[in-house]
Amino acid sequence: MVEQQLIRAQYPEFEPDLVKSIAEAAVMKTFEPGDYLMKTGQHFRNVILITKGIVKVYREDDEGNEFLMYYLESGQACALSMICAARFEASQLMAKAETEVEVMAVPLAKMDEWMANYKSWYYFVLQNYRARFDEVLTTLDHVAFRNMDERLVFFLKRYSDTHKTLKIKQSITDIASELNSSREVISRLLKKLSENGVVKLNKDHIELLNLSAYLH
Amino acid sequence: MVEQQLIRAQYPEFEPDLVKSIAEAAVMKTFEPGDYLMKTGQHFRNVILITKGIVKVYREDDEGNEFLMYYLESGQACALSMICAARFEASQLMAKAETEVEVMAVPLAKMDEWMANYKSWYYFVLQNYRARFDEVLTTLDHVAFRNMDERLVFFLKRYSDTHKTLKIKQSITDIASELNSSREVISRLLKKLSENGVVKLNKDHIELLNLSAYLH
DNA sequence: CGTTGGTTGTGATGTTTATCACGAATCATT
DNA sequence: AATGATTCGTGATAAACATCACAACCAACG
Repeated sequence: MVEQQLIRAQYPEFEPDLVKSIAEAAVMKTFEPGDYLMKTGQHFRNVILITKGIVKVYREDDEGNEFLMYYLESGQACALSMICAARFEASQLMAKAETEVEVMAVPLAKMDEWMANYKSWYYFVLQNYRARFDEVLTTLDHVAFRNMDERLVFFLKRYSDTHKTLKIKQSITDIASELNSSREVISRLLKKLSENGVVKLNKDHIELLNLSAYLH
Repeated sequence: MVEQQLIRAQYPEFEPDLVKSIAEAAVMKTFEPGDYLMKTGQHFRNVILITKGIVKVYREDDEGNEFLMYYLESGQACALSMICAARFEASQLMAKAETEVEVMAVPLAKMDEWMANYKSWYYFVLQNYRARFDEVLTTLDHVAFRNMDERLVFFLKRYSDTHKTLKIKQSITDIASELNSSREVISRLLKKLSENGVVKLNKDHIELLNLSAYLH
């Protein structure tokens, strides 16, 4: 049982009856930074709607590198949870809380019911799905067509947009992992960016100064 | 107007009423090899259901390279056409007929109506979407984590499975383009594969001999 | 205070892939 | 048979990136 107020605030596009129905069916869950919302091979029993925080969705390779696919924020659903859920299939992705995260978990069965009965839910699901698809396509574009310097700038931009800050507080090692590169390479590229006045390197964070000039 | 027989043959999972409804609403279209079913930036007015042939879905870069995302065959829908259609958004992908292709085109409005009324359609759409998402993820995995030799073998396998043949009739130049590589590299890699007895190189096609050993 | 663990910078070197340059082979057209 | 267009193979070279090796730095902790 969830406060309707909360749902309306995060999901203003939902129609009143749907909000009521969600409020009745959903259960709140919270995650601490570093907690997993989902792991590769895991099956879903719920649709996950994020109400607070940032979730990192990524792919893990053999050596434990966390290749970033996209971030999720409040007002979004875990598209994979919707799709996998619908067909009882296992996920191929990992999702981890970046910050403290709050979600509403809705039993699978509701998903199908609402799709038939609430236009706003139907559009929400499709729109979310498409948005995620686009993000994966963008990621793919970068891996396929761009060099590491451009990908790094894009990563910084995406991080900044999602986390709503100009201070990147991830270690260079982590950034390298998310780009499936190596610490040394990212270190050198950041040095170049800082020489060009695009970023400022501090000991515990990276400050973004003038990214936009570097996005084509 | 389309023969119900045809729909049942290609889409056996659809319930009878849905088949009837599709038969009434759909219009058949045919495409010759090389024709475009959709281009980047284009908007949809129809949902596309493939009834014959093979469609190549790819991304194009600045220099005209056709980076392969996946193939579509009969019994499948253009997932993008469904998603984009639903939200009137533009596609970021290109789709081109590889062989002679026949499709049923259904007006957008039907998509929403059927989603609410036919479970089999609902599951078809979600299942299709998920399958496409998975394929993009697989493609992404390969670009991110694998070297060109593995990617080449994977390409050959996918081509072989989709086209249901062991004879690859694409030029090396084209294969290189689909992998976003260069002709010279693919030529050398194929030579290696042929030395290892994995493929046999003929003048107008490549014959697959023993691919499975090369897929991890 | 010294030790330990985590992070970072940087030079040297190796691997993978792209690019350039060139010649040979194939094929359709004239 | 001559022409040009396309494809293909291959050596030489260059670029991007990964990996290795090592030193410096800093925070935490006994």
